[in-house]
Amino acid sequence: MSGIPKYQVVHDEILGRLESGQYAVGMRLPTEKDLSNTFDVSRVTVRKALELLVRAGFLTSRRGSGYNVATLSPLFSTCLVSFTDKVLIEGRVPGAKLLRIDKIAGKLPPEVAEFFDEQLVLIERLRTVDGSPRMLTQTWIPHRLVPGIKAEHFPQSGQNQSILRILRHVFQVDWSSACETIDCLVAAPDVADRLEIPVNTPILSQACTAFDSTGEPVFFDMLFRKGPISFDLAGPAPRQTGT
Amino acid sequence: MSGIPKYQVVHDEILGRLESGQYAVGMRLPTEKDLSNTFDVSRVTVRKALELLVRAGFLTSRRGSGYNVATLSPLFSTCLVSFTDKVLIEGRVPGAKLLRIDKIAGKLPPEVAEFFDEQLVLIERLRTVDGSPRMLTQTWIPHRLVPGIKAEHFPQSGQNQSILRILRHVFQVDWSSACETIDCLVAAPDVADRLEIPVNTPILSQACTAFDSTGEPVFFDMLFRKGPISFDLAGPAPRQTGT
DNA sequence: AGGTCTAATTTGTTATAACTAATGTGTCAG
DNA sequence: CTGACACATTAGTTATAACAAATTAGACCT
Repeated sequence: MSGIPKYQVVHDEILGRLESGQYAVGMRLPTEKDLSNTFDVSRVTVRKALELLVRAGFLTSRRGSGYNVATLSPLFSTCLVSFTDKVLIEGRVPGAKLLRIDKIAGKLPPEVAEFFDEQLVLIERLRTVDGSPRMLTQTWIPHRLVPGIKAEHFPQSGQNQSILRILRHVFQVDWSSACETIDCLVAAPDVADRLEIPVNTPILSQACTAFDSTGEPVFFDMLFRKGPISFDLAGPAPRQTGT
Repeated sequence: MSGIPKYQVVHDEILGRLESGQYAVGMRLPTEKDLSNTFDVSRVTVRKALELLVRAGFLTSRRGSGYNVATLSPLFSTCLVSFTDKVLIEGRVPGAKLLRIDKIAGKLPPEVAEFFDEQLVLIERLRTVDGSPRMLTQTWIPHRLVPGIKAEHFPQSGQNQSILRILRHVFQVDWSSACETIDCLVAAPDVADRLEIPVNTPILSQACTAFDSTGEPVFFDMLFRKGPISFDLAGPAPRQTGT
């Protein structure tokens, strides 16, 4: 009688198993029947939980076959999509070089100062594809949210370079909404240097501010990228016109 | 036995009533029970149809109260979001000046020629906010899909300027997936002239190719905009931590 | 061994039913 | 007329059941 619906409990439990690796990417999940036995709920309830995960992109389902783990970083939005995933999908090798990770105060860019008034940590990373620089990311986050954060938390290679996943799993930093701005500017000298492009080349920037469920800002992410942003879209409201 | 699920039929029927104005924005829908009687299906089926519409953003629902019509142009994606809607939300006045609408062949930009090899119509429009130019859009679409298209189909003002809605409602042009690329470039003379900005100013461009359910390209949309793109994001997979 | 058909498995759809919780409504007392 | 309370309405959750449709697995035959 806790007020939390059973399907939500099941959803969270399965999501936990996904993130813990118990259900790894590519694996086939237990059947609906098995899961409903395991959790001692009806098939309706299990289906509702699974449907949420399918809709969110974690799972895929095929009639007659079953559920498969699709990804741990579903593409839930344009920008916050995992750089690692996109590069891996293209069959190339993603990398992440940590440039700096410092506690800072004062002297903040105006976009950051607008949201935060406390001690922040700045994490600056250079994302690479097959070794060549592709994207410069700067993440500001209140120090109190990430106590003891250090370079070891950021792997330079491998499947788990997403800062969002690191923040979430290591520090339980979650966000429920975000505001993003994509703009176009000419590369400042320091940015151009790190991306290895000429100064004053036009590049894309993405600024993203994430908020928790109470509306408090959680982190600010600034991103400079060489080359375009590409992504796929699902269509509008599906309308089946009878075959 | 047509193979089309009942909930899909109900969904399409309700969507039709929404778009026809039978269920107007702000109105309260009939109750689930009423609808299940009307369509002679179970409440499960009606709920599934309604859930799709809620999820797509057309409707909202409140326990104990009912379903309400939220909007006819839900924000189903980042880029293809209605310019009109975004401007109206900010309390300003959107406009759309039709610059040209021509049948063309040959001499296509390479991005367009890559997808189409038939006679196309080019629709070029200048979107304005409070009268000042904000965005230049070029839409290429096969002529066979929009027979008899003419300037009268494009209102210069009002609530229904979205080319996507025009294509859909007037010509039944639907798409089920799309690929979008956002890039940064310096304004060419003709573009700069129309947007009333200096030549070689860095601006954002969006290229969008939409496909139907068979994978055939439906239209190509090119967009040059002054100023940044901003949008809000929903959070990642919701995880209720028991209160 | 390889291909084909059949049967079992598994998700998708739909109906019925009961209960919960939020909302709206109407009655009655003051 | 107003506020409080009880009742009806309505969406949300959950279980059970049956069948459809797609896939998989196994038996069988060549």
